[in-house]
Parts: sequence; C-alpha cells; structure tokens
Amino acid sequence: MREREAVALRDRVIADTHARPRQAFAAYPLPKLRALVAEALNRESGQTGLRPQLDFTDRQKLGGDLAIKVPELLKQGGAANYIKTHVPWIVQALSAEGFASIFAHVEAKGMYVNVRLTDRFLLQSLSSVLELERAFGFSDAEAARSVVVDYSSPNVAKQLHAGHIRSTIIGHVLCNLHAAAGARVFRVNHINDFGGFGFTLEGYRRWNDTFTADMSPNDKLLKLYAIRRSLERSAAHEGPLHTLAAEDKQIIDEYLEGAGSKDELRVKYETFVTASDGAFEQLEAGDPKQVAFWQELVAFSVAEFQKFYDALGVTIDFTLGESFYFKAGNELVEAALASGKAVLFTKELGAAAKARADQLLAEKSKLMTEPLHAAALLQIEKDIGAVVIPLPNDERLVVRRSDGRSIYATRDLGAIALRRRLFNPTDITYVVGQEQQLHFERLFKAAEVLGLVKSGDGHDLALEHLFFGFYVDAKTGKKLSSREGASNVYLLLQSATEHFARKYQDDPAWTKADVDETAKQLAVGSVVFNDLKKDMKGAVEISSDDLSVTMTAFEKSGGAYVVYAACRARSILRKFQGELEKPEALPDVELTAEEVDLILKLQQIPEKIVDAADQGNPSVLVRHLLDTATVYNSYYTHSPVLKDGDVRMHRLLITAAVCRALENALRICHIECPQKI
RNA sequence: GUCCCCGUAGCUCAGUUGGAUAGAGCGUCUGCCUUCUAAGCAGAGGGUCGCAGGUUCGAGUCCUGCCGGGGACGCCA
Repeated sequence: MREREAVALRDRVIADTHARPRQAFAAYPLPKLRALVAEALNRESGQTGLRPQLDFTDRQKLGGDLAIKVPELLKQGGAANYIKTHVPWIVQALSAEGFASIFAHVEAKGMYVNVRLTDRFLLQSLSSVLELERAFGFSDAEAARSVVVDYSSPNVAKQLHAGHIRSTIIGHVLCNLHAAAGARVFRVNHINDFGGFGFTLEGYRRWNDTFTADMSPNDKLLKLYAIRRSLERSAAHEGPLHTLAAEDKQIIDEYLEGAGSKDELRVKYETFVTASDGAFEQLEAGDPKQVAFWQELVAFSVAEFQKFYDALGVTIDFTLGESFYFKAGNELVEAALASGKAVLFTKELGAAAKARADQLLAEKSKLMTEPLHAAALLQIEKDIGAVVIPLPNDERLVVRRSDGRSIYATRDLGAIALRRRLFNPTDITYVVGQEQQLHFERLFKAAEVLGLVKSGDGHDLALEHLFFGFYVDAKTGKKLSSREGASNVYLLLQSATEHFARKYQDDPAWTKADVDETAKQLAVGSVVFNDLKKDMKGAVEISSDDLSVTMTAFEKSGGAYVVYAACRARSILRKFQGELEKPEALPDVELTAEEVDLILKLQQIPEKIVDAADQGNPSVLVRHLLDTATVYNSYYTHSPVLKDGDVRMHRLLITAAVCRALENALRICHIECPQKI
C-alpha cells in the first residue's frame, strides 16, 4: 500500500466512524443511575469529590440489588466511624422523594447501603435494549480517542505461526470493542516484508530453477526459508560434516554443491550471506529490478495470509509493511544524528560506557552485579560501530547497523512517526506476544528521547504493548514451535467445522447449506471464544498430536453455551410471532429474583464493552456474556415464556432483550449466532 | 544471573483495583426429556488463595524475601 492509498483509506475509515450508530453512554440506565446517586450524595454532604461505588449484589443472598459505599469517606476515618457518621445520612439521602421511583428499599447493613430497585425501573430499562436494536451496547464513551491497533503482523516468506494467530484474533476483537465504545479505530497489519529479505531474494535467484513445478510460489518461499535456517545451523555446527543431522546434510548436497568439508561449507555459506546482504542493500537503495522482484515475492505471501484471514472472517484495513516505514525511519535517524540524540557508538564511547559499568560494579550498585557487568561489557563490544540512541540507565537502542543498513528498531520508530502524521492517534496499541516486551520497552523509551511522544503526565500519545501468552503444547506446557503453530490452527478450524457439521448432516430438517454455514460459524466461534475467555496473558493449550483433545477443550470453553442461549431466545420469539408491547404498557407484576438478575446483567453490557476496550482485555466482556447466558438458560426452563398468563408479555420482552443484547455483544467478540443449533 | 508473566477447588479459570460467609465452568456423584431445542436444568461434594514476614480497622488483592512453572535478554523480527 502506498501513502496516497493509505490516506484515502484513512478518510474512509473516519467517515465510517461518523456514520456509526452511537448512543450517549450517559443515557444508558445504569450510568444514569450512578450519576444520580453521585449527585445526590455530593449535594447532601456539601462536597464535590465523592464518587460512590455501586456494586451488584445477589438479591436472594443480601436482600438488595446494589451495595453502595463511598470510598473517599471510608478512607477518612475507618469503617467504624464511617458506619456511625456517614451511613445514616446516605440512607436518608437515598430514601428521598426523588428516588422513590428507582429504589424500592434502602437499608444499611454494616458499611454498605443496600438498595433494591423497583420493578418499574427494571422493566423500563428494557426499552434501552429494545429501542436501540443493533445499536445497543454501542456508545460514545471513547469518542475522544483515536486508536491505532497493530495486530497480526506476520513475516513474509515464513509460516504464519501461533503467536500471529492469537494476535489476529485478539487484535481484531479489541478493534471491535474500541469501535463499539465510540473511538476511531485504525486496524493496521504491520507485516515484516523487509528484515532478512536479502536471503530470500538471493535464494530465489539461485535456486528457483531447482524447485519442482507443483510447488506454489508460497511453498517456494517457505522452502527458501527452510534452506536458509538449515545452512545457518550447519555453518554454526561444531563437529565435522558427517555429524550433521541427515536433513541438514541433504540440504547441503542439494543446494551448496561441492561443499565437501566444513571449511568449504563455511566459505560457500559466507559467499551466500554476502550476496544476500548485497541484494538487501540494493533493495534498500531502491534498485528497480530488486524492488520489482521483491514486490512479487511479497504478494505471494500476502495472498497466503489472506486465506487465513478469510477462513477466520477477519478484516485488517491497513496492510503496511516495514518497507512502508523504512524511509521515515532513516530520516528519523539522520535527524537524530544531526541533533545529537543518536550517536555513532565509537570505541571512545564504548570505553566511556565500560568505565561507567566498572564504576557501578565498584560501588556495589544493585543495578550492576558481576554477571550483569560481564554481559554489559560484551554488549558494549558488539555495539561499537553502530548508530545508537542512548537511553536512560545506560541502555542503548541500536538504530543502524555498522554496515549502514536499517534494522527493525529503525522501521518501528519510523512507523510511530508516520502513524502520527497519518492517523493523529491518541493511542497506538501493539498486540504482540510477551517475548517482545523488552523490544517495545526500549522502543517506547527511544520514542520519548526522540520527542516522538511527550513523556510523563502530559503525554499526548499513549504507546502500549498489549502482550499475550503463547499457545502451548497441552502435554509439555512448552511454547509451540513456529512450524506446528499455523498448521495446527488451520487443522483445528477444519476439524472443528467437520465436527459441528457431523451433528446436523443426517438430520432431514437441515439443508446442506444450513449445515455448512452453521458449522463454520460454530467452528470460528469456538476457536475465538477459547482464545478470548481467559485473561490473555495466560497461555492457551493446544494439543499437537491429538486434535480431539483440543476440540473437547473448545466444547467445554463455553462458546457454544452462550450461542445456545441466544438461539433459544430467538427460537422462542420465532414461535411467538405476535407484536411485542412497550415496557411502559405492561401491568405491574412482581419480578422474580432471576428476572432482576437477568435484566441487570443486560444493562451492564455497555459498561463491560467500555471496560474491556479500556483495559485491552476482551475476556472482561466474554465472561460477562457467559454469566448472562447462565442466568437465561436457567430462566426459560423455570419460567415458560409462551405459557398463557399475566407475565407472558413480561417474559417475552425480557427474552427479546436477551436475544438482542447477546447477539450484539457476541458479534463484537467476532462470534456469529447461527439461526438454530 | 537480570527483567517480565503466571501460581486460588482434582482440572481450566474469575475475584469489580483494599471490603459482606472466596465464586464459576469442566470432571465426579444424584435427579429431570408426553410441556418454547437435554449443546439444557436442579442438587451434592470439593479450599492452609504457592510459602514466610510486613502495612492496615480490614489482605486472595498492596510491600519485602523465598519456592515452583513459563518467557525474554541479537547490528533477527
């Protein structure tokens, strides 16, 4: 993608944002209630800074729906004092006339003021769900934010590995959450189409002719990568040639003809590396032949990634490779060199850094122990000759190799600068595995040093690395290797689809098209759900040899459970076929504890969406949906909805609200509800 | 060695940012399909919140130190 296209797409994304349905967050029933309570307590106490806390409680267990306390007052004089001097007037204030239509009962219990909501308030709140329809859950809470989310980010000419898959799912849903919360969202796929590419260019030139005709372009790229890694291993191998692994030996015979000894191998390998570096230099310099060739190779890989995105149904608006940013990165380095913020790390600077390390060691500083000192010296030695940005704490970030070429840090800095210019964001969030924490920590510090972002409280752009745990092998608990990762998830999607299809294919009530559609929705849904339901920092287990183990894990994960609840609600409404009445037209009846619980669960959804977006943690919403489904599944078995009686329409309205709320929220989580399951 | 993540029921995880008697799902056991889809419902059992100190009226939650599991520590990305 070129800059001009990116600008046009950006403008389209902004226009789409403005066209989105959006409900004022403060107009939802619960935020409105919180504001009312806060206002009343501040007025009563003559203060302004009180932010009363409203916690949901179990009516059957504690007698109320909400427990209210005021942390600010509680901290002032401790619990005993709070109960004696504050609780009584809080009870008074909340029992006032103005709250009569909202609170049916106000009662002090220890440090809490427990309130029970009126049935009228609860029933009326259903209209926020029913009238907003597809817009329920959406709000303007983050309207002032403009968020760039960097996710998926695969490497061209390599397999999509497990980390990219989690990044893709989590990043995509995080974008949905921010969008639902009212932010401008720019979905960016930062593909690595530059680093290590010299090998690919040179390898393709050398060995393309030796590949068989049935290999797809992408197969060839993967093969080149395999050859390169194998040669790398062989060249670094300590013993003589015949002690190499058979597959590495075979690669040498096939691709480095005449390398009969270890020394010959090293020479030939070095020649290959030098030629590769040369090819990369030409590419960086903009050599038209190399650039055209490179573009062709990148296109092969990107087409392959697209297959995976299609299978998952995920969209990423801006596919911008490192190549898009590298000029900006180089310009940044030049400017930094001119201003002195970046320096050529000379022998003299190295000696000075060593002296500081020695001094810290002599002072027995906690920051510099014996092994740390040794590592620091080694690193100083390595960095001599490169261009670095000095960071606080005697750290350095290398931004240009000693041979003058850029590295990923250069391009990542360029990316920040360019994204600022292009998107003017308030946040850039990187959804990348935890193994890159150190890199991002240093990158963000360097961005501050360069003045790309303002540091401290007045910061104008929040850079955040949102990391997640790995897919790990269910048996060993170890990180899945790159090769296993992608093929596993492909297989998993495929076998999950077959698994779900098997449940319906023999049923005459199902057409083939219905079976396929439903099976795919359930398969994608369960993979996604399994990834999202836990806090993302933990590892997700996957079984590498027995997919049925992983499949059952998905069955148990609860995705189907939530979808089932929504389907049942929809099915009941289908059967009803009549007109729903308005909540205000319903006669007064006493709501059951389950109904109260359920209605309050629905009303929390808009807040949970905002919380999940703000915390960068989709599981906040997913778990709430699981809770909601639990209550509804229990509800319709105990309270037959379509049974004739006074409460039939009440139950129908609750069912309609559940259906709508779950569908909307699940869609934000990238889970579609089939018509029936 | 240094830094980061994790440690809560047999297993997988919550625990609303320091507050009520620590909660779910799965698994186990026991019931429920002439009544809107049993991918469901009801019930039982299951706990030294890794260990040891500390702060606090109050700690699973905050601080310090240990123990165990995983990860990072490249002029790769």
